[in-house]
Amino acid sequence: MAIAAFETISEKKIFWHTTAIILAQAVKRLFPEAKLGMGPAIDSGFYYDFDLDHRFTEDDLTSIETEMRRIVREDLPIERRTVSRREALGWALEMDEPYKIEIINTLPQDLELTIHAQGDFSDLCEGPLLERTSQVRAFKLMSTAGAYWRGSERNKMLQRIYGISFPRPSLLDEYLQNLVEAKKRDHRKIGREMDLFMFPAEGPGFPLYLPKGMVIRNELMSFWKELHAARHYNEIRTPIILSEDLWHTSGHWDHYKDHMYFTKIDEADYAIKPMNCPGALLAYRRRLYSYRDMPVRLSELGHVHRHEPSGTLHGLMRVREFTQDDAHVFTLPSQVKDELKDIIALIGEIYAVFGFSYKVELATRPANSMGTAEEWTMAQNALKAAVEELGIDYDIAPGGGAFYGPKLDFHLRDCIGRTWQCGTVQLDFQLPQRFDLTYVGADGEKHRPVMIHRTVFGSIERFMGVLIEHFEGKLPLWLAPVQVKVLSVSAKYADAALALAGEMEDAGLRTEVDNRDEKTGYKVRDAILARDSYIVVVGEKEEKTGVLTVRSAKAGDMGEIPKAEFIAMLQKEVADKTY
RNA sequence: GCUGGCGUAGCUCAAUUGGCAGAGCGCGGCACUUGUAAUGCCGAGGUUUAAGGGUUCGAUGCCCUUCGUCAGCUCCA
Repeated sequence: MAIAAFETISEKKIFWHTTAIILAQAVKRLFPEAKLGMGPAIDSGFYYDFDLDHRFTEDDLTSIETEMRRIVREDLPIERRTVSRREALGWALEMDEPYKIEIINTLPQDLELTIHAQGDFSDLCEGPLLERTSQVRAFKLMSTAGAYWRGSERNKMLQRIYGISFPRPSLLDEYLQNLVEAKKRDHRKIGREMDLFMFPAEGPGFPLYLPKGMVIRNELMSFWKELHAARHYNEIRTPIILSEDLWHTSGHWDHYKDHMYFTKIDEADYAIKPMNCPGALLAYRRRLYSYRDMPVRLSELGHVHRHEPSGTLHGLMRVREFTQDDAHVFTLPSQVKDELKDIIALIGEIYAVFGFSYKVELATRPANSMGTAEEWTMAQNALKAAVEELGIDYDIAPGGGAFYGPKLDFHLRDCIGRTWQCGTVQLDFQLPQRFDLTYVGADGEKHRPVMIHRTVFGSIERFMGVLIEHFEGKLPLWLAPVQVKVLSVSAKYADAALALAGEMEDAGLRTEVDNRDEKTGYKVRDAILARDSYIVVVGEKEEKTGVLTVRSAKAGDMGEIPKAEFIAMLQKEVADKTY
């Protein structure tokens, strides 16, 4: 969520960090035995981690807030003191703060440290902070959650308290109001209201698409197929179940088996594919390609299953079964950069169709990976060069790569500011080796191709989730399950409504009729809640004049529009993919 | 998977400290014949509260286990 209350990012960080320290002070006053973890400012707000046997309750949050209010009223000056490492250690020992000692011990030897003190409390933190506690005028503790010390599941889980703060109470109110609004856009709720999909208790993480959800899904897929065919991708479809041996060859067994499902056929071991690449490799390897054939672009709307940990499932955004809009491109080493640039441009172009802004991240070599350092450096440099030549900004995610190669991830933002990795471009020198892929070069010798894995939507599921939240269910017309809802004013006009709907359907528009024995206002309300794109009412007036009375989901009442004009307008809106 | 919260009708929610399980929406029927965000009346719907076990004269409520779900962590398209 955009937070406009602060002039600059650093101002915001200073403010929130200061509030986190006040939170720590309040907790220490109420629970002196609590040990302090870390308490940074984050994208929206701040948190502080505590190690404490007592579990924080809702009531505790309220009393902590009260104590924080007291600290703010006390108007304590916040004093900054630069100390040596030895002094800092002395401070931490005296305070009996084991986590602070650990932090100090991991910092460089010669680094100067800072301790901030306010009244009865002091904390080791770099700062900068505000000058007085009274500057934090409005704050709220939002929630508690467990969080591993230093983010590692091998470490102890601490209790984290999240909060938000502002210089003025009105800004806090506005923020809380925005949160309520954001919640209304939750795709899980809208999906139910629009009758798009469901998550049966019988299959956690396995979405069940309903007829209207299928419309969106199918539209996305045909759009994608059309675009890729035009760019000389050739579609394939690889089996869902393949021999376990294949996954040993590919390296997935060693690096990914905890996330895979397995099965047996007769006495032999098989795996349900979590990725499409091995299938694509089999397709490539079926024949000998010439350098003249390259690049070979094999695309696949690949249905994969992954055993994701139960706690990570989240509507359509994180599921255990999904369809990746995948493609594997086999190129000559000399073609890699241009192919990467084409792919990156294609991703940007497709996102633009929906009006999405996105952020790019270069994910580098992870700890548990295949291949040599040289190969990784080469691959990372190729990705870097491609984005840079296109003039696209990117961040670096150290160690975030796939086990077989580095990648560029494209993140889309959801309604409450969470970002979701959708598109990805991954460079892979490993699988071609493992599968001994070759092409015949101009010299008549066999050479090793380079493999690029890439998706644009990421998965149809996640992309749909982001779309639904972004548009609050009022999808661009070309994607909308119900493009025209025809309402009859009374039973007398039921036939006229059916006839009109027939005309709309003949014009290629997805149309529904509501001839229920209800008041017009009721049916209009129903259509609005269903987010039907256009509502057309049929009654005496329309029957006489042939003019339609139209209401749009996005623009509201549109008044009267001649029928032919209306149809042409919608056809254009669909064709243009207007958003 | 981990930590914590939650689980009552298809949906959204009620049910004083443990004491006979309710409402609105939706659904079915009837009447009304409807003009841009909810017409009225009647009715069905819970095998008794996610499932299983325990404490108790008595459990939706307390305890345990499992499952699901939500938030966060870790992970990830």
